[in-house]
Amino acid sequence: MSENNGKVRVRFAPSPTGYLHVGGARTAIYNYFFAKAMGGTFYLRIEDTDRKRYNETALHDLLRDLKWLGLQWDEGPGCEGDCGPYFQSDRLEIYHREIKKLLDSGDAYYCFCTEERLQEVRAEQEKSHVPVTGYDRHCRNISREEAEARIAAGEKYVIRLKVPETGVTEFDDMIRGHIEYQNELLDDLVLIKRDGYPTYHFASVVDDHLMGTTHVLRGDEWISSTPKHELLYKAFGWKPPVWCHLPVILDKNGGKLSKRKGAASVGDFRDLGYLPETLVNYLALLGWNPGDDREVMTLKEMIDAFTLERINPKSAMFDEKKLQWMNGQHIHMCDDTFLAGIMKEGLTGLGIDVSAEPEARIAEIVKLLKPRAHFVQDLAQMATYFFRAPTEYDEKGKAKHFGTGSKQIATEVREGLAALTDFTTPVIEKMFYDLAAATGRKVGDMVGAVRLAVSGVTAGPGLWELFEVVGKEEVLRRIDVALPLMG
RNA sequence: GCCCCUAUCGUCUAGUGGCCUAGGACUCGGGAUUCUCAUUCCCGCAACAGCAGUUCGAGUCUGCUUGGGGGUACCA
Repeated sequence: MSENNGKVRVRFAPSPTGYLHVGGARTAIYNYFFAKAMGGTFYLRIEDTDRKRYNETALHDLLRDLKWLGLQWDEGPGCEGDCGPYFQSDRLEIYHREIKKLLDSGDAYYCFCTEERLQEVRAEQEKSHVPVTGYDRHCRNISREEAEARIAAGEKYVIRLKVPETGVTEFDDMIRGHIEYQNELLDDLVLIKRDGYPTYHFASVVDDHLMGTTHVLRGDEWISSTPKHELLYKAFGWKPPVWCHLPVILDKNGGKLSKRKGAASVGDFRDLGYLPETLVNYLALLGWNPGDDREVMTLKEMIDAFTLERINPKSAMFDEKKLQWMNGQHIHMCDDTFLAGIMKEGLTGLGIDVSAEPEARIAEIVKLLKPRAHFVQDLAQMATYFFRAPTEYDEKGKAKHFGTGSKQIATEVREGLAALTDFTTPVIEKMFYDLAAATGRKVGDMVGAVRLAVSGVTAGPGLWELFEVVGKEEVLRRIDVALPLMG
């Protein structure tokens, strides 16, 4: 752990309880962008102080998804290079050391109230409709000596913060401005739980300070906890970080994003065929903009343009249509060799061995398919007929293109193609136009049947290019196979 | 209930008192290119939540109302 040396230091601090949803991902993205834009440090801290909800798989997936997005953190405990994150569960002694300071200064106290008593108090408050709810500070005035005696006698306890009963706690939020809370509305929050673990509030404040965090960019749901955190900083005599509460991301109906209603996690979108570049780009734009009309941007462009001031305070709805469009844009921007790799991998998955294929041919196919792909797996799916003759033909296509007269046309085309010695795009094209002129047909009427015969589908790249890549012998062979099906 | 946040086209947004008859993008509709499907390119539909106020002038400032979201845990 390095101390803050005046440079920006930010963190992403998830708890390993579930999948990394897009809202969390965006929080990580903004932290990462800000660190990079400011030449600062981005670190990862796992908030695993709730032992009941801890989930090993969630942790594993979280790290995997963060790396997939390209949000590599800069450092970790005791490592060089590929670091692990910080874990709060490794830092229990630190929290106990720090809580002692608060106990000694009188800013925190032992509380022996049972869950049952707390519930009764709460029920009583609800019944009497008092405006102020929360812990009734029952144990607040137990002396240190008495408390220690009771602990020595084996009584269970928690440690609470002694919140001022009057006055206001105020703070400034980078994107929301000045915010004030009446202290009387805050209750004496628990700092150390019965099981000895710190609560989120305590651990995050201690860690953010000790780890030199300069800016806290976190979800909106923390805003009402911030006065408590401010109070904690004040009790310690520490300087609070710059607060920056990010708006939430809602689903397309304005509700909460959830797996039940569709894709919600980073992993979901990866499986759907989205590029990490797309997701980062789209999520970044959901609540931030570069200040000009650019939308499809590279990581570097976004980092260069990133400022906290341009983050919106309003929560945004997730629009998968736009995500889809953006994925197409990013696929267009992708390097062909990179896409070739993805395509080959996909093809292998479909049971097609392409290891012996010449790179030039693969490259040609990528070039033809690239503008037609919206998802990464589209490439392999659309490429199958370049390697394997169709085993069946599109049903609607058959009705449309294999009808009466199609056999005659396909036969003429086949003869024209067979006569070609140079089987390349311009030559094939010329053949079609010459044949059209000679027979009085329209070129448009001559392509349907042979396209379906050769590819099995009705949509795809230009027919001349497609034929060239499939190759003369194979094109003729496939037409021969399909001829008996035509009318 | 109480507290806090929030409010421009269907969606993401630009807009920081006059440049706004409100701009861009996605979606949708139409068209061009074309051998299909895409891509690309044109054109079009579509918004300042409401009401008071401040001001010569308000999408921009203030208040209220309404809508949306969050918090009110020994969960984060």
